[in-house]
Amino acid sequence: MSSTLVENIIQAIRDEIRNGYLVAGQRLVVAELSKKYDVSFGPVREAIRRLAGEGYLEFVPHKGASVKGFGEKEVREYFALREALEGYVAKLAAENIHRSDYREQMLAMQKVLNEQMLSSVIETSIEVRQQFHDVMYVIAGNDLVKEAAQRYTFPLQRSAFSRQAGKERIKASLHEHNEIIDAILAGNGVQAERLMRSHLRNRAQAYLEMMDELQQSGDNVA
Amino acid sequence: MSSTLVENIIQAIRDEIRNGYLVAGQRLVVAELSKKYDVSFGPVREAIRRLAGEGYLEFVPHKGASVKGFGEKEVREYFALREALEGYVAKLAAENIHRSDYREQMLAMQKVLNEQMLSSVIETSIEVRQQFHDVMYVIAGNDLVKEAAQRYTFPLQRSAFSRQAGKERIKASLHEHNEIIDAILAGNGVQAERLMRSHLRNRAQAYLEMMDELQQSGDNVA
DNA sequence: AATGCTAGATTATATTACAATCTTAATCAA
DNA sequence: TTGATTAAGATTGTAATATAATCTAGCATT
Repeated sequence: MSSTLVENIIQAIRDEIRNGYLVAGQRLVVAELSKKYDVSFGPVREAIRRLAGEGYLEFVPHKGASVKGFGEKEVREYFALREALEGYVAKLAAENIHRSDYREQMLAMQKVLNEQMLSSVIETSIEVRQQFHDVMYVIAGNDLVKEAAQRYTFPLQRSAFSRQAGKERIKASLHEHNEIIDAILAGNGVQAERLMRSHLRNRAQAYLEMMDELQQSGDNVA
Repeated sequence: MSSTLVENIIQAIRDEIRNGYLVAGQRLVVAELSKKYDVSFGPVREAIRRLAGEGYLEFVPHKGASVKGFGEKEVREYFALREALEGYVAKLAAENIHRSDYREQMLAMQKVLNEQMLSSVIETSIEVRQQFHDVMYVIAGNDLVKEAAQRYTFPLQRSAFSRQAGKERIKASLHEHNEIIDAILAGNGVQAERLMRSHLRNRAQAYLEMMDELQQSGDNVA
């Protein structure tokens, strides 16, 4: 519990979006949210403005707010942006790997990745990948880049797609992760960046293929 | 004029921040803004929430909003992030330079840059640099990267510092711009990215030096 | 002198009631 | 079928009011 209603509502809506309970394109009606959270309009309107500012919601004057949706174009752009950000993070991580106990952290992370990523529980697989990225952010040592990377990563992790990856795709992804980690451990920033970018291009390809498959099977995901 | 009061107030405050009329650390009191813009509390609070979400304002529950300030650590991180983003944009631009009439646009931009950037009117110099980046974003053809780059660029353009650059620094900057443009025109993405990163590292250095100078001359910029 | 405390002023937070405006979709007429 | 009208739903904005958190100044204690 935060100290104000607005903060609570911001957190609640943000969580619902990140966890996929609010689908892309879904409209957020002030009156409904007001009833749902049992508060007056003011706090709800403020929360919506905040989340629109953060980029979670689309806001059109006189029409209202809706969860930002994205089609093929947006997915391509999200992955391209992640190439820029996470590629750079990998580079920074490689350059910092000799400091502190970063090498030990990364080795431990690699161990966990190889043990858990092929888990049959999809949530575990997603979770462990997230942990890997978090470790990288820490080693890179740039809070702002971390914030930016997270801001532009969420919409892809969520959504049905992330849970659809087949065994072979995850296996390929794991192999790519190991390559990246090796480059970071070797302190080879240029290679780490190249591999991370390549990895994300491959994942983008896989993601788009999954979109197509689901699209054709009649699912409507705005 | 936008279509709603809130949009107007958002724009007004954002402009005041970008133009340096609101200093870092300055508090934004709802009642005062309400009187200043002659509106009730609601729209003001919404505008503040929005700008906090965009990162222009710092917001602490029960205490209120203030213009986000940043010290050396933040400046380093902002420039590092821009290295990642704008370096990537430069790479994309180089890869796309042969499409459409991008080559002509870039050449025109280069002409304007060389004619105007050394203008004695500082605003012109800043403006023309902004235009260059905008052209790059267009050629790169990724709206999301553009959005991200702009989101994390504003706090540096604004502020007194940008207006303090000496003639030699601007001259150096111009030279770097020309190098980058040449690489883009040559379709050499790898080099364009390297040069852009190098450019931003140099600008970061200059910016930090300016901060020191102003700091010692007694100015307090939170 | 430094610290701690209290009272009052300021500011933020939130509700309620009301009115105006805009959008959208349904309805009705040409 | 098209186009105008209308009605409902939603957003936008004001104003008055009340409560809660925070800050500040002044006073007292150590």
